[in-house]
Amino acid sequence: MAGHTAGTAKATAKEDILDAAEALFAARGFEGASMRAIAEAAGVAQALLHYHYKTKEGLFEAMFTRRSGAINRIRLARLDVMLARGRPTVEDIVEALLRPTIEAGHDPSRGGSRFASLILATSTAEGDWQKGLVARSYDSMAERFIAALMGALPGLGRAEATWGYLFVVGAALTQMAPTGRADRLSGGAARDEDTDAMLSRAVIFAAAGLKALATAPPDDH
Amino acid sequence: MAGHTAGTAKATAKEDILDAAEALFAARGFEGASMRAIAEAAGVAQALLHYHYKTKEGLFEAMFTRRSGAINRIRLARLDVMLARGRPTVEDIVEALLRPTIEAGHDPSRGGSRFASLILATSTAEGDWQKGLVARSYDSMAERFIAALMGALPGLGRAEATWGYLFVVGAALTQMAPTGRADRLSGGAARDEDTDAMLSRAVIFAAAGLKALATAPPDDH
DNA sequence: GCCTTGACTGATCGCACGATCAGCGAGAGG
DNA sequence: CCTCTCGCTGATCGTGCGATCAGTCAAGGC
Repeated sequence: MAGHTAGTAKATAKEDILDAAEALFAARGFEGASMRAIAEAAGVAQALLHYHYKTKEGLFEAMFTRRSGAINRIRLARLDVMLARGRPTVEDIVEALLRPTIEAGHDPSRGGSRFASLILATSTAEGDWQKGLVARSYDSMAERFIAALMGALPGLGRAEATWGYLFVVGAALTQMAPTGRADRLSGGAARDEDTDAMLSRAVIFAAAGLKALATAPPDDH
Repeated sequence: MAGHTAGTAKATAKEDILDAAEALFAARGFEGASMRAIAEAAGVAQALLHYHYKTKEGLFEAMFTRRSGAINRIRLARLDVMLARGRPTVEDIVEALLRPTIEAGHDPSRGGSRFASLILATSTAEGDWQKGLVARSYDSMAERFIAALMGALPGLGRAEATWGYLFVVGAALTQMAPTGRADRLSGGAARDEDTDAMLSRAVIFAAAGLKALATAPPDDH
């Protein structure tokens, strides 16, 4: 194991690169963030990025899965605990889905709110490798939450549960992404808040929407 | 007026460029779409893009405001009609907000669903000119709809109305953006549908969420 | 018939990009 | 003391980028 200092959780250059990549990819997009700029932000030579991650796509993928993996593990652990205890409510399920993301969004050491922008940009990119990355990172987790929603709301069919899940995620990402629009549109009444305020508002909105989808499904034409 | 053929609404090269730019900016992002690729897709020389729109940013802005302006005019016209007739319901307001976008999303001649990806990408871009473009294009319309929501839901404060508006827009954009995730996650149960099915589902979800925000606001700490 | 106007083009500029490679230097193993 | 490993670097490659510019060509006014 590489020596260079002591043992526990020292920030290595490899992690510094991922941090810098996260900030720049989120701010400027995949093509807009250059390997040169990431290297400079991380304080290393550009060639080191290629040494550790081979290509720009490799760096992006490593940066992406680091966060998504950590958050999804927490999400699924929370869901499993609730399912083991009994039948969770919609509110419980939505909170298990959103709390880990929103908490991470308020913790600069875990990427802050930048990651929300990144997911939005990545999942809407053209059909190439970025969509595959989103699918690989999120689909299995999403399927479990969709199933849990159907279990909590008997009237909710598969299609409505899927759309509902995507609605909830979209609304939450919109809330988290640091666009500054809420502050501006509300004349300062909707400033950045603590985790609990954002979470409870998102849960209230999402749970009510999901219940409505379950009791009054749209005309299935 | 430039001659070259007859009078009414002939598709000129200038419009062809905007169409090609829209498709490529949505698919690959601002930096990912090159002027060369846009020119080739439009079937014109690259220099013509600079002749008509000066810079790449100029082209992007022209392409963006063409769609957003058209859609927002329809939105506000619908809202005005409803407000003149009496006090619209939340469902009415949400429908006035979402129907023009969703209808345009199903009409390839008006940009199809690509524009949804574009808004998501643009509004989450870093603090430069792209955010200003979103603000200039959407804020005044958004303020009027937020005010209308507060009028329809007496318990809804300014901050909650603003967040609620952003939730609704985020959920709708998530539904419209052609990511293919709904189809995949639902095992094919949530395929692309007609305008009315998508709209009624979004309205049901959004209206219920907004009502819940009005009656049970999050702890304001 | 000529000249102006304006949409449009091909060639080319300098620049920044992603990627590669030979080499450096400190620490571990013998 | 030698040597091998490996994280790391500076220099450099070829490519594709946005932008520019002199020129072409048809239509319209005089």
